[in-house]
Amino acid sequence: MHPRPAAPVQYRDANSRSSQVSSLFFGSPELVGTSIPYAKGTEIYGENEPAEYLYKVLRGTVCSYKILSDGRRQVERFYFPGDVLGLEAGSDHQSSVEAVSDCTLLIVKRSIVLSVAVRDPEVARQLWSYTATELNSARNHATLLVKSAHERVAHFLLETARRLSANDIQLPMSRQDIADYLGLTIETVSRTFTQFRDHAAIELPTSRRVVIRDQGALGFLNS
Amino acid sequence: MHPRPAAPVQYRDANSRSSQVSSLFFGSPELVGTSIPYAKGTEIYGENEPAEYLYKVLRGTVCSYKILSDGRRQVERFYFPGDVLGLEAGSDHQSSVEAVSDCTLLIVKRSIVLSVAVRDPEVARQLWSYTATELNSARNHATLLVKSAHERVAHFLLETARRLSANDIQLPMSRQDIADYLGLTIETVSRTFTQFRDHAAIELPTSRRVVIRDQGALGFLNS
DNA sequence: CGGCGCCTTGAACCAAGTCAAGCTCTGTGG
DNA sequence: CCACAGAGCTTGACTTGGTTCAAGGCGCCG
Repeated sequence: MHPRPAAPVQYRDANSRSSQVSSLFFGSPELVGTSIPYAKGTEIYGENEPAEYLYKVLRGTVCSYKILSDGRRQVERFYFPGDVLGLEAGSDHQSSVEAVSDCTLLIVKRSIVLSVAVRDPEVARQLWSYTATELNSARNHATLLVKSAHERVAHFLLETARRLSANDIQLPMSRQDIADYLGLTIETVSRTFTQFRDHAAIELPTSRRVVIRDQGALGFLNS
Repeated sequence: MHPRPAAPVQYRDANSRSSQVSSLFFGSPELVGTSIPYAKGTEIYGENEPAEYLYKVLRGTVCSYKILSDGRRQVERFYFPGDVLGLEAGSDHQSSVEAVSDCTLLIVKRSIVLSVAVRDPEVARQLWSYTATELNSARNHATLLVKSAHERVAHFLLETARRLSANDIQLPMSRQDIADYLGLTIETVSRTFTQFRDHAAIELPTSRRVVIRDQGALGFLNS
């Protein structure tokens, strides 16, 4: 794990696997999954572990990350309900994934999806399509990391608001998670939030709740 | 194009399309390509243009990039001989691509590859596999962009040496290209090269030629 | 009420950017 | 063969945005 304060309660109750079932890939009723709850802070899988399952977020938020050689944590992506993760073309996971909040994931065996993909071109196309979505996301993320702190934080807020379809966001992640995602320190993230609030671009009713007041100002502050 | 000095000679001689032919995807002799030469500095395709072809580098170097809102250019990746590019899952290109040096590319119609993929699972798997390679590359690139200038330049040198399978590298790209790839300025790239030379980690016989002397020092200077 | 995460704020510092010369190749024309 | 011009690269001096280090505040839960 990362070099931070002690991890919170970690459990993964195998008995709580419900029999809830849902199709992960459209048009392929044979591909069903099992939904599993994870507590906030739980590691869902680790870098270099064999990629046994694909996951779909049903409830809550998870993030994928890598630990850098200097011990810092680089968050690659936050996954919200509806997002698919764990989709590696190689046999091992390239990143670690953990639950940012309490969440429920739908899992399906990777080996089954792969064998279905051999005879069903539509499933094969979706594997490709999900990977391409991740690729676009990774490239946009890289693009973010060369911009100023203001731009990074503004982009993060607008992007998160868009993905959660709300102007009034309840942030599931900590300042540290945001800082690790944006390649900044928590102090810089915090100061930038404060500046946006002081310029009336956002409201901060609590530290985890953000109301986007002036979308244009956030776009404009990107200077 | 990007806000830089005038572009050099740009041509794309349609008549020079040779009849040379080669299989792009193994095991699918129906997928053959045409090789086309591009002069240094030529744009091969632009962001948001329809993705009509897939490309494989036969000779020379190309790079993909995006132009940021502030006018800066962010280079996403350098492609060397053997690399495949232009592989978008959507119908439009997500980045621009230009010839870093004079080069020859093998092109094949995207629509043909896609239709073959529907009936040939192996071709479908390769589409996915190439995209996954790009994804890993993009994530590693993002990881680079949060490190120090020393680390970025050292990583660039080691990575380039590895990909070109040589400790004595003839750099096809300018300092500006490297700076845009690493999210630094040309001055910082230049100074860092000089520091590596002064610490005997590399030799710089000419500005475009780098000999890796002390691979460990480059890894270690990452501090 | 008290303790502990988490977040914010302040002050000092530093790595990388900016601005401004100057150098080094390379090609061209007198 | 040399002079010159221009592009690309290097170097120096100064500035600055973001980090670091160090307190202090807030809110939640026992």
